Amino acid sequence: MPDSESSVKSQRVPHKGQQTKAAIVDAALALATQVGLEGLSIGALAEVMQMSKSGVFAHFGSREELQISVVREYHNRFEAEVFLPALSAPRGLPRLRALFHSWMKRTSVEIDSGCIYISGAVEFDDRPGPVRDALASSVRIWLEAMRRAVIQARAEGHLLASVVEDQLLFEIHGLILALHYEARFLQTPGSIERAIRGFENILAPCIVAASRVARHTRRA
Amino acid sequence: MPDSESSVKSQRVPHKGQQTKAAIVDAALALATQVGLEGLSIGALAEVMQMSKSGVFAHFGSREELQISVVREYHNRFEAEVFLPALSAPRGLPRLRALFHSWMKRTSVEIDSGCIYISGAVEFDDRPGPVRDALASSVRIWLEAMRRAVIQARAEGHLLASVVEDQLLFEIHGLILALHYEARFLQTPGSIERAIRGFENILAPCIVAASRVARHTRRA
DNA sequence: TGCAAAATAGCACGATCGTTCGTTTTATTT
DNA sequence: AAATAAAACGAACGATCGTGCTATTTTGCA
Repeated sequence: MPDSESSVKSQRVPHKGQQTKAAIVDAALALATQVGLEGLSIGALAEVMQMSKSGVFAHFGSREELQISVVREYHNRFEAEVFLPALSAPRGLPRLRALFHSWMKRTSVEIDSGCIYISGAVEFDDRPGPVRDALASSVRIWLEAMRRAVIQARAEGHLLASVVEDQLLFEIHGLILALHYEARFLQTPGSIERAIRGFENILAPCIVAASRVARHTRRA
Repeated sequence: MPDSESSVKSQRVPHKGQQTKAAIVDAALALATQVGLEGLSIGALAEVMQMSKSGVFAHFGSREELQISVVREYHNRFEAEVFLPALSAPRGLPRLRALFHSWMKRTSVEIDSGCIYISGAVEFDDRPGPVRDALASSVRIWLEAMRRAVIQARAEGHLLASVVEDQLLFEIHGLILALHYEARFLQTPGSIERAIRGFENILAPCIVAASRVARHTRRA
């Protein structure tokens, strides 16, 4: 007999409450990617779920807790859908490229809804509190993963030893943000191609034995 | 005698309504840079102005019109405080640099409040309507001005003839967005320096007779 | 100075917000 | 099947939202 923390069955199979809570968070995330974390309301969420407001509310205890749950859910999905798949690429430059392309997809192409790491940053950059903290910590974990990828690429000898990872990362992050801005808001055609091109432009002088062709150029 | 479009005095000296309207828009802009265009509420605005809600409301007729007025005001300030001062720099590369630095300041340093061209883009990328249109058109005008600066720099012979202005602009825009993100939201120290460095990195291979030093590098 | 017009205030409306509370329904366990 | 715990509901709360209306005050001009 296993030690007594309720029955085994009630441990494995989640109680109904947790199932519906997961479903609520699911819907909340979908909603938040459209109207933002600030625009997310319990009333609208209840309607989507075909539940009462108080029924939804009871799962979280506060709107803030709901928002944090959404951030956590997004974090998990980001890890599962952006980070992990790219790990199948070999260490170093190939993996860095895979990560970037995966990130790009998530930002613009894959889904028509926005990235809450980007929208949330704008909504909460002036608003301290637990939601901002959760958001920032998730983003930092992801950026840190990207940083490790750069360092690995350098260690593998794919990038010059002189490459400063923070500078490289900053510029890459900028490409993602520009892609999000121009593709989603301005709806500029060709944004994805420009982001890809920008990535290669940034990388070019960092690559060992890089060819010295001029970049930003019509034929190159 | 000047031609008859009401009295000269009533043309020159604005009636009190227009003065207070200007003051309201002023306060509204200050408020919007903190809570966003969506977060801007007439009630809060009235409190700041020490006026009644309806008194404030009457000047605009709708919240949407208020938001559009704020966008227009920001457009004017952006032109006066970011664009025009940079025109004193000589055409070509110096002016392009001046524009970028001016833009950077507006984005991160000068004011502790956010840029509504950035926050607005995130708030309205999924929300079609007049506010989004006003926002997008202002942004496009500014990006177009930057584009002209790049083209001029190329025409002056400061940049290689092969430079594609749209690609260059996309990457520069990314630097501004990354600066806004990392400085304001993540509060990463050294973001400004990285943006400046990024700008030079992007420019380096575009400059005529550019030195072939590796970039992203510890000593360069 | 008086009068018309413009500007502001006051009040109320329907809606929606997050939240609380007591009740009822549903799940789980004994 | 009865007993117990968990989950969902329904109604109401005070607040705030944008927006109409109607007075009242203030302003600018004759």
